[in-house]
Amino acid sequence: MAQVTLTFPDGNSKSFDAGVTPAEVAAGISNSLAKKAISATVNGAHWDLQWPIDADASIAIHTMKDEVQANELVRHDMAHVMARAVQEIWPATKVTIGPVIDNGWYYDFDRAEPFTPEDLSLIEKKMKEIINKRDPVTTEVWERDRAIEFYKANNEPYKVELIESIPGSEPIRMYWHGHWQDLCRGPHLQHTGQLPGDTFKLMSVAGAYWRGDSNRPMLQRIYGVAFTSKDKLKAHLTMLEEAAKRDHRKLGREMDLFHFEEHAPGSVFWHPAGWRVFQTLIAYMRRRQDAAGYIEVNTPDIMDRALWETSGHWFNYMDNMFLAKTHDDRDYALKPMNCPGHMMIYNHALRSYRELPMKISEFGKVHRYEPSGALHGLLRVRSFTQDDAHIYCTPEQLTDECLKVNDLILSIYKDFGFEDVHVKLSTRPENRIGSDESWDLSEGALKTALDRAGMSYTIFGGEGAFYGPKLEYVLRDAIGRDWQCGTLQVDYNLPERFGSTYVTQSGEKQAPVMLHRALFGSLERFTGILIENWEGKLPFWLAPRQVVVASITSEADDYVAEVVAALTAAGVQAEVDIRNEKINYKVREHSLAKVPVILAVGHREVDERTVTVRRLGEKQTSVVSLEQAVADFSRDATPPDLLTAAE
RNA sequence: GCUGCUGUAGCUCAGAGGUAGAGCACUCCCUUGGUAAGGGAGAGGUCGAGAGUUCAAUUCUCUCCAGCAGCACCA
Repeated sequence: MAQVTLTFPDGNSKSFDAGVTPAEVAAGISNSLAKKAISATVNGAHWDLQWPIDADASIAIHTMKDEVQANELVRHDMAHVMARAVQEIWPATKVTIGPVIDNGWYYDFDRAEPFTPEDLSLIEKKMKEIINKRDPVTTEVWERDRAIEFYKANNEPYKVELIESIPGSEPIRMYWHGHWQDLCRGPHLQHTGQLPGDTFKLMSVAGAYWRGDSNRPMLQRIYGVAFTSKDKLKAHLTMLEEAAKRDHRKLGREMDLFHFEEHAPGSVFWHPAGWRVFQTLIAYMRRRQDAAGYIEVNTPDIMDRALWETSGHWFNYMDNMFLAKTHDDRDYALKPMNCPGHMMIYNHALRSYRELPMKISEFGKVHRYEPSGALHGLLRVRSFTQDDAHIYCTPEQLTDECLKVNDLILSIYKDFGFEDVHVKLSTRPENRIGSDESWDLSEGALKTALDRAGMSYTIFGGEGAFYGPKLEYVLRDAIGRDWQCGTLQVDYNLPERFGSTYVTQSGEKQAPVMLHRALFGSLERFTGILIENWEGKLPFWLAPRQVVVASITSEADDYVAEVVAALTAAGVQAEVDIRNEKINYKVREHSLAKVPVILAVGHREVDERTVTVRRLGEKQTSVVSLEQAVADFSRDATPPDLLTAAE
């Protein structure tokens, strides 16, 4: 019989009969390893213990101690065990797919009746029974036709479709968990008893389209999480609770920042405190853009259909537009984007190459009729304010301008504490306009800019806008969640559609290239992200209420007013609290409202002209003079861009 | 938009086929208290909207609206 040489992680190698399985290899090492083994890595591929090895290879046997492999197997086997449990309880249920995802798995089912929350505990119970049975996991490779016939006979049409979509070069692998069978690429554990019975939890049921296609049937998806130990499950559930505490919708209510109404779904009612944050952001961005040579404009919210036909929105973006028909029977639309308005301003004069690059910015409020199910607090709304700008430049200036935008974006994110930024580059889609040459140029400009900036990026082929490729800036927050904010897009198309030109040095008319860019993206969304990132405890300069001056006794009321006046004059958002309440009560209330600083004043402070400073989250207080406090908080209230300028 | 769930006081939530309750918040009174809830009293609701069943609907049924989770879509 032919021999194969297997090399172990320690560098030793050994000869085996060809077709040996990792299970046999493990058994050759020790009985306990044979029992504990869960899978192997063979030549870098995650390998089932039952799969034969036909050629020389490196091999590593895994146990539950190998976190990466253990998690994958536990979650994958859990998916199968859950599907088996569901089919044992409701035999008519059809199975589809059940992949491993972050922290767990899901499995999609086709069943007429909806699963209820009570059903989940029923399924969990059945899963534990199955795990306790310690049923062996077995696998075979089948002929394609045999597998298709098998699933047709078993009335599992989704499996038939899956097999038909598996490339001919790949084996059709069948798995059994006891008597229960599934089509699966594996690998899997040795038997269900290797699953920890108390480290998983079924989380939720939701609809999901078959194959992610909204034209196809909606299935029922059950989500579960699973870990290799009980502690890790617990830690995960705790993390979910922590994330829930950061929910900006909850914090927005508690901090009295904004609210929503039924009659304006997806549109924000900004309260004074929230609007202050919003305006602080705009003021900051306006300074940064002014410094970077942008010119700010304002364009109409409602414009005639003809303009939207020229821009292409009327036919390409209609589903997302709010329309308005007027008494004179004209069709108007609320602007979903600012670009056509900026085209009007660019085109209003004969432009010279001397004016380029021309950077037209606008804090324009755009309206988009988003699908109802997409709305989500401030993060996904139907009307929002963009820190939008369009840069008109010559083809030669393109790369430089991209680079400048990139630099500006990173510098701005840094000021907000976001240093972990990732870039997605979306390239030409199938449905596109413009020549391949222009796409080469615009994609090249973005790539060159990124390379020159030393940025790493991920390419998403075919994901670009129909008129040009785009960069998307994704930032990672304090608890590791990713948020897409800024965008930079190259566009050769709109200038052409609007007949935009500039006069070159040699006196000819030429079409400019146009960049679309937004740095915060949506001000609403960015505000929501900041709230979640800081758990409502915004940095002092962004905090809507920066200082509350609280009296301990009513005899300090006049002094409280004096302190607040001094702070206000120094540019600090300061408030009076001289209510007839104890200082404990006031401290609690303002702490819950995430006010960064509470100044307590009683007899002592009045006599000594001091304040007692208590910062949010600190038990320790300190006493400083009124002058010192005004200086300190005035500096704290200064936005980071102005601080740098002053130093 | 799709699937499922939810909608009762400003907020968080009980409740029941016979037109509603708690805690916090709010108002007033007492209390002037030194760093996360002092005490008392009071006021506050067309029970998301419309239709149907019923002697009677906030409760049951249907439709619509909004919210939540996920999918699809996306800043």
